[in-house]
Amino acid sequence: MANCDSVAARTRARLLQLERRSLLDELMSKGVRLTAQRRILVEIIQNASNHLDVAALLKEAQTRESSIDRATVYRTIDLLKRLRLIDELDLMHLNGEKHYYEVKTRRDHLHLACFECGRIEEFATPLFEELKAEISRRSGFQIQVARLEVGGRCRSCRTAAASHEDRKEEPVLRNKTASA
Amino acid sequence: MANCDSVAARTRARLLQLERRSLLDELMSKGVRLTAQRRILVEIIQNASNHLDVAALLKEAQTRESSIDRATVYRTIDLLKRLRLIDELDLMHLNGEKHYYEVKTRRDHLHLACFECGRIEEFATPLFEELKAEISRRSGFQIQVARLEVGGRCRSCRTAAASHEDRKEEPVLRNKTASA
DNA sequence: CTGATTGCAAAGAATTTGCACTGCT
DNA sequence: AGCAGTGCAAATTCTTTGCAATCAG
Repeated sequence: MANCDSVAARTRARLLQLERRSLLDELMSKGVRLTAQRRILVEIIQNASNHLDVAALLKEAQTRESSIDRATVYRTIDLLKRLRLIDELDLMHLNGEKHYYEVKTRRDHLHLACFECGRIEEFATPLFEELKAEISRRSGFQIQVARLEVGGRCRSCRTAAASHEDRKEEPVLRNKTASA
Repeated sequence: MANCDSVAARTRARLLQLERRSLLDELMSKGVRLTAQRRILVEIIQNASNHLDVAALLKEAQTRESSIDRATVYRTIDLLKRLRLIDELDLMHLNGEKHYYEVKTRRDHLHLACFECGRIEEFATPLFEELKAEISRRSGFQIQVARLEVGGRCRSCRTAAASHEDRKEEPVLRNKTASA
């Protein structure tokens, strides 16, 4: 499974031309202390095929080193965030308030979260880079992190809904308990 | 202060040409039950000059109706979110993990959060709309919510830093406790 | 009237922290 | 050796929920 994940991750990266760099190399070049725990966590994040939340990251890490603690995961994530090596996402809160993490890529990309099927699509376009450039130019803001998350209905859910189009307007009025 | 807020809010909306609509009217037109609590909360959100978090919203609401509860605030926010009348932001977690809310505008705008001074700038550009159009066109995704948040250094912090440019590379290595 | 909405209190989820101990360099 | 990093357990912060009472339509 680690292998599959790794392959999937590379495929994903290639398709999007995302040009990730090695987290470990980055850490070393910045003089960060490389503990066993950090190596493990960083390796998992680097090779993950999905966006990882803390629970998933912790669980996977514990299969390799059972003593690893939640706190270490949070602290490592915090370190990587501050070094701007990973991005933090919430994927439109499709599954609660937790956060997800992924290796930062040279060209930012964005995430499309389908409210119906829950799938996450990634999307990259030069327009995003242009937009960031315009922001900097017009507002004088120096961009360090840019996060664009989109929620809606993916193509397949849309066509699926169109086929039996007896659907009325979405019934969003009920309380959360009812909508769950 | 309610007056000032209202004026500020209108000014902000005008500057960005954001064309907000009345939340109350929207709710009525959708047949939503209008309780006293909802009127109050909706009015506060509508006229707020800043982005409100739940605590601020609750506190303000309680000045008008002291019995209003946290739970009602969360439930009302949830309702407004599902009706897509408000947007949820986290403003790059500059102040913890809480969320902020604002009335949804016809043309989406984005938020620039300065990591140094903590100020939030709003920014609107046709490029954002173009970007969304391109996403829909190329991926077939039907966009219902789009949230772009940017973190970095605002113009004034940048020029302030430039003036006494003895600064080294940002010292991001230390632990959270140290960075706070 | 009657079901949707509320307040209350308690639970739950996500994240952070203090402290003694461990392990890089 | 010395201090950054870790594990543990408790604390904090933010959000949700079950239930009896209340209110809008």
